[in-house]
Amino acid sequence: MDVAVIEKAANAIADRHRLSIIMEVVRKGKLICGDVCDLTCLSQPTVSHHVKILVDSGVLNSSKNGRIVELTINKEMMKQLSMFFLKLS
Amino acid sequence: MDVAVIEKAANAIADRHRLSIIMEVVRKGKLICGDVCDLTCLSQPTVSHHVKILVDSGVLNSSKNGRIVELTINKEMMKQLSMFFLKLS
DNA sequence: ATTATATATTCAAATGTTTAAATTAATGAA
DNA sequence: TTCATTAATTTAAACATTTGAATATATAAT
Repeated sequence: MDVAVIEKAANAIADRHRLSIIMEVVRKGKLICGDVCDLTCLSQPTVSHHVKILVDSGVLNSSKNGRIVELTINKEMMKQLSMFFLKLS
Repeated sequence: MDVAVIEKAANAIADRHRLSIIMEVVRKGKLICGDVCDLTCLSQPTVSHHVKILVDSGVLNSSKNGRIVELTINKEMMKQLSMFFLKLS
């Protein structure tokens, strides 16, 4: 496990809005970008920026269905994070 | 588990220098602030700043022995983080 | 083709973080 | 008490992030 991966994931998680996106994705199973605007009360460009950070870091997966981008949790990344912190405990 | 705690811990971890402090603390069992200057090649005030973030977030424990501040990992926090990400996976 | 919808990009302002020089505070040793 | 050592604080500069208005791109529907 590369610490650079952990650093990037931690950075993605270390934001109030991004963390609520993550929690809602997990709660609902999936989420589309449009719903994130309502969820966070942020503008569409700002949401797009935060979603990019979450996807680029590997925390969320995205798949495009026509115009719609669907977000899901990257379970493998969550497992890696869980294991990383378990080893530190 | 409060997400604000996770957010603050993630923020503390989301930095190259702070992450190497964490890894070294775990590797050695404990570390004093002075050693962190050598480890990170950062100035003493900068190290003090980073250590403060790590301790305030609950990622590291600190205890003062005379002039010397000893840093150890907060195992309870590591367990909480591990559990949090396990639940998201 | 035209229009509507969903997301991405560019840009600039506001805000926040990182950094070290200078200084201060606290403790220990001579 | 005086001097040396370890860490914390203050301050300002450099740098990075967050934000939304404006715009562009991509796809769907009519």
